[in-house]
Amino acid sequence: MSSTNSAKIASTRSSTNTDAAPRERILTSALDLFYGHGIHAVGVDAIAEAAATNKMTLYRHFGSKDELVAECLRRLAAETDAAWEENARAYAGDPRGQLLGWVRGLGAWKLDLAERGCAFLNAAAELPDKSHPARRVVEEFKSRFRERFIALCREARLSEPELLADEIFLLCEGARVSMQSVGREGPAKRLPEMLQLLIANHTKPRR
Amino acid sequence: MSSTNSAKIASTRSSTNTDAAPRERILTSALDLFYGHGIHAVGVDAIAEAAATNKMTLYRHFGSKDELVAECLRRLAAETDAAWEENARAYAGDPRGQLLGWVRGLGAWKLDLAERGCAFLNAAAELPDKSHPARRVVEEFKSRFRERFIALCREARLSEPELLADEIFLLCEGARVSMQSVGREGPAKRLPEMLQLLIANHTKPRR
DNA sequence: ATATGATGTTACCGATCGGTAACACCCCAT
DNA sequence: ATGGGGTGTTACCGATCGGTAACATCATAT
Repeated sequence: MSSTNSAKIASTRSSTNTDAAPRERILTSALDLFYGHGIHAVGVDAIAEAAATNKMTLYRHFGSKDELVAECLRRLAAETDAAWEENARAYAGDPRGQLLGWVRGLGAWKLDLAERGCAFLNAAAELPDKSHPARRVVEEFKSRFRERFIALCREARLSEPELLADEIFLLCEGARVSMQSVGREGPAKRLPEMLQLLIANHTKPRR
Repeated sequence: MSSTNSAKIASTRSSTNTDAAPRERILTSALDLFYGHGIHAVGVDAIAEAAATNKMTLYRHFGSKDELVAECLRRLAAETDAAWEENARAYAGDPRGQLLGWVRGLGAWKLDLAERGCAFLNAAAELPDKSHPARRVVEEFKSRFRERFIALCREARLSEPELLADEIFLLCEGARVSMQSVGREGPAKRLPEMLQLLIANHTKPRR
């Protein structure tokens, strides 16, 4: 296949931080390579090389490639969760502010850098096996993501909070995946605008 | 990897229509298997077996696996385009009717059967190589999809037609991919409701 | 009947990939 | 100094997979 014969796999990151522990370097390198080239297209040797280490140390830290994939997604999920909590602290006690804060700063979160769409959904697309450890991570992360919107919409006393939250959720999901099909200049560009209008429309008691 | 060691690959379709020409059987079987198990996870041997034929005939009809993938997506795109055109005929001269008709009949189009999300986006996730023949198919199909919404929203004289069309587009995309992360009972269930409300809100001159 | 094209069968090749074994090394704590 | 744990190196195995060659078979049209 072309994906196999094609050009050498290269990392996006300029240089590998050789100060960090091997496990850390492996995680960041793997996350980077998996996202950029897909999971199946990246071999463990390529990951080890990108992490400036070798295959054995990789297998000592992560029992298998599957586990490495899952651990990568756990890491990414933790980072995103941390961003949520930071946003929650910034607008403590103000659910509507949290919602709008997310829209401003994170609704289009690194959307410019998301040329390859959503790492979680890409992983789910590549790993149809429901028993794969990474699937649980994806499902749990996305569920948390959705529940956060629902909770905020309720606390902000917006009308039809569940429906609104799910609209926001779907718009965000659609925006991320649309990067890969219709590109950066496509519909995703106006995502913040959409979300703000949507929230405004649910602010008045009657829609 | 687990995906390699896991259970044998099986087709969803109950039986292969042995009356159809081999090329046809290969296409439908491949489409089925690719969607259900992912492209990388399905070998050409498995496709040939599912199509009740052999690898050689497969390679005589399709030069490579990559070309087969592209042809599968072209077929799927053609089927969806045909559904669009049928919907357009059903509501000829009535753009708003077309829009609502799509929402009713197709906005949630086979969404119940889309447990594995969107075949086009899954393919894009698995084939990061921009030069892969399947990528063009995905991009062109999704662009057509989007443009259709834009054209209909304009013709229906809805307010802010481009923004509305992109909202509809993103909601549809999000709904499809959300099947794989938060499931059938998730936000996608209320997609028709969302779309109808959205269109209604863009019907009055001022939003 | 026979030629022709499409299809089926078998066997094989080369490459890649996930994973493991065995051993050498190096840093650091006691 | 002397362990010992984490790390690097090399070599290897078994399996899978995409793709091809050579030949047999079958249906159909003339």
